[in-house]
Amino acid sequence: MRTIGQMARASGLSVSALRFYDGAGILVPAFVDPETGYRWYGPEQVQPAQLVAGLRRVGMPLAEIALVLRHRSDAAAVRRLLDIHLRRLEDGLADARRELSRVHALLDHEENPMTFARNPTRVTLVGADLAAAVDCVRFAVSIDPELPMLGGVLIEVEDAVLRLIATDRYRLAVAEARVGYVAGPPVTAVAPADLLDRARALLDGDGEATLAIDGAGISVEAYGRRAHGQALENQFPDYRRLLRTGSRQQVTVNVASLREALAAGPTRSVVREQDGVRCDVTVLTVDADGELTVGTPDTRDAGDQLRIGVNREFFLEALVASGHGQLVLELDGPITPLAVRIPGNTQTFSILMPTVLS
Amino acid sequence: MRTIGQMARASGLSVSALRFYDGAGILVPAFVDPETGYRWYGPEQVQPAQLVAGLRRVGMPLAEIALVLRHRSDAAAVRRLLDIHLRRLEDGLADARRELSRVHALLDHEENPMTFARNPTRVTLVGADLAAAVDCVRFAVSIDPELPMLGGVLIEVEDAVLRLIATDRYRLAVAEARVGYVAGPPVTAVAPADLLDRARALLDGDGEATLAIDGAGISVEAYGRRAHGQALENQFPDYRRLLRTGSRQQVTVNVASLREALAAGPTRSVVREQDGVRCDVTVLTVDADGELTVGTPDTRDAGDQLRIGVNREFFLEALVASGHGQLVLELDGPITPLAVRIPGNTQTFSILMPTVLS
DNA sequence: TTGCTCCTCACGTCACGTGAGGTGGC
DNA sequence: TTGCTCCTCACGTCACGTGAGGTGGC
Repeated sequence: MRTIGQMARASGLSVSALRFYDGAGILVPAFVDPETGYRWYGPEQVQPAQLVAGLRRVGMPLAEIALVLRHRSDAAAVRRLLDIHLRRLEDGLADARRELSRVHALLDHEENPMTFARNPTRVTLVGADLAAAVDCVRFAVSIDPELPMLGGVLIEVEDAVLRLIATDRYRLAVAEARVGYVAGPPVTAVAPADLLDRARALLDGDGEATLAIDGAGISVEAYGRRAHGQALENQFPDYRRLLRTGSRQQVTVNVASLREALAAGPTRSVVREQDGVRCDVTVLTVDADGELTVGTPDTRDAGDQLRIGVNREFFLEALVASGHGQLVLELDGPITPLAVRIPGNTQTFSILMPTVLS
Repeated sequence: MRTIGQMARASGLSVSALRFYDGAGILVPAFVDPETGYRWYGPEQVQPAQLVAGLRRVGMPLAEIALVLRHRSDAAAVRRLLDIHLRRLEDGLADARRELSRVHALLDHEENPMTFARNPTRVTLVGADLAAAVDCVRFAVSIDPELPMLGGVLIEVEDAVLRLIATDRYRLAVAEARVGYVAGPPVTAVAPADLLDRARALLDGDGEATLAIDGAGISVEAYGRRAHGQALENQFPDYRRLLRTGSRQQVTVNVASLREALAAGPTRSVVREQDGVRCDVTVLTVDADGELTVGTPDTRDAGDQLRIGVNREFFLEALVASGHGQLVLELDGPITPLAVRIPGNTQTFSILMPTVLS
């Protein structure tokens, strides 16, 4: 048996951390002397302690470390948890690079506003690609007059990528378009819905389109015609934080048959908590085999089932925007966002906040 | 003028964050109504607020954000602060990959201790390279009997790199050796000083050496002879956290003349706080032009000067271990570790805790 | 006996978020 | 007048670190 100090030296954890982990139930000593309160650790506790030390060093939250310890015998489960955390770190670094280049642009702008205004960022791409991206996100634009900045689509230009993002707080859609050519620094701007619609009307045709952003103004030019407008001033919410969920349950579905099932299936009428609006909710059930059922199945046995409520109209709109053929749904829990993805296209998708079922 | 809510929407910061930044002096409103306490922000405060939002999203501490805001007009200074932070994030990810592969090894070990024990990690490299790496760190091994785990050298094997680390809490030395071939998973182990010395004695010659580590045992084989011993059981301290300092003041020096100056120069006798040991301290002075002087210079004008006290013996040992020719010293402040680097070799260096001058 | 190790409990840190309870302006 | 926005102040969160004040074991 080891004292707390010996354990600290063996594991690389501090004495105060070990005491804290005892209190938190993460690493409870094998024996605590009832007289003196001295903590005594067994030799088999050294490895778990080293494990905790290593995971804390890489910033894994204690709640997840507790999961790792609990499922230590299940190598696949542990590997999944570690991979999710590593992905989180990788995404964090990618986000940071993006943010920092944005900060550089902000400072450059401040330093030299004139030069900047005369040099908008200009993106050239196939008109149909831009049209497709718009169609993938347009449905998720908010019409709530109290949230004006959500009444637009966030446009992100970086390196050789154009990304459109829309959300109304109940759902979020992201689309990436391949671009031919980018001139100018990476920028972000929020295009109001009406500008987007005017731009979209230009894009039915064959050929190239050009998107230009200079901070205050956004313009789209295609086939000789041009739509122009002012960007919305307010900051778009930080959508990336919403996308940090490693998914366990993935279900592949056929869009046409799912749409049919949704239209025919039962719904519940639920009053939305946030704003009191009444909406029709479809209950999706995934059984232990990963089989998806629309509407509550007959069997009342809810043992291994996962049941998720979604706004039917919103779900249908997400399906329509995702095209035809096959789709992948990611369902992780009754309060985890449901993701609708096109197989093989990781950059264009939408997510939907589920409705909590009473 | 904008209210706090409008400012929040314009900047992407939350209302509570804005209130907190007011209290912390990071973003103080242009005007506060003395009657109502209402905060009013001017239009010129939107950009700084967006800047703060972006930097917080990437995890920059508020203290550094305050620096960025203060030196906003100095583009080079800002760029340096942002680069330091990005490097910190990149290093964090690299560390995390290392840690996680170590965690995987730990779990594999636990799952299958037999297979593991029969498959040590084996590194093959040029004997002289291993000898050089040992010579670069040997001086920094602790002889304090109260800190047994510092009486050894941390060996890290990963991918195609062998790294040796030694520290006695007053200084730290890191050396990397090129390796020819690695078999087995990445490992770390602490080799006691006597094993290291026995191994070093084998390495004077021409040819290949092999280092084998199996968790408990460490052996070095070279030119038909072999040194073997047990690894120290306790965890080596997390040395990487000490290395996260972006340096401003870099001074290139000639080793021979610096050694001469040190030997001849004045010292002060200082009693070390930590253990009460008396030692000779040399005062290094760097003036505004980056000129290094050993001992206190005549001019009493300490305006732009940086003065750092170092243990002379320790500094000499670090210089000897770094070879001949040119060296780069990194001096950042009277309480920031002083780094001794070989130009062009970023992976082998030592750092020295300065002595606080009264 | 000295000096180290251990104990509990309270409070501090960092960057906010979350109410409670109350006021101000359209 | 209603409903939103703003205010302060206190407390919570996360994962510990840091004393204060006191005990235990070689």
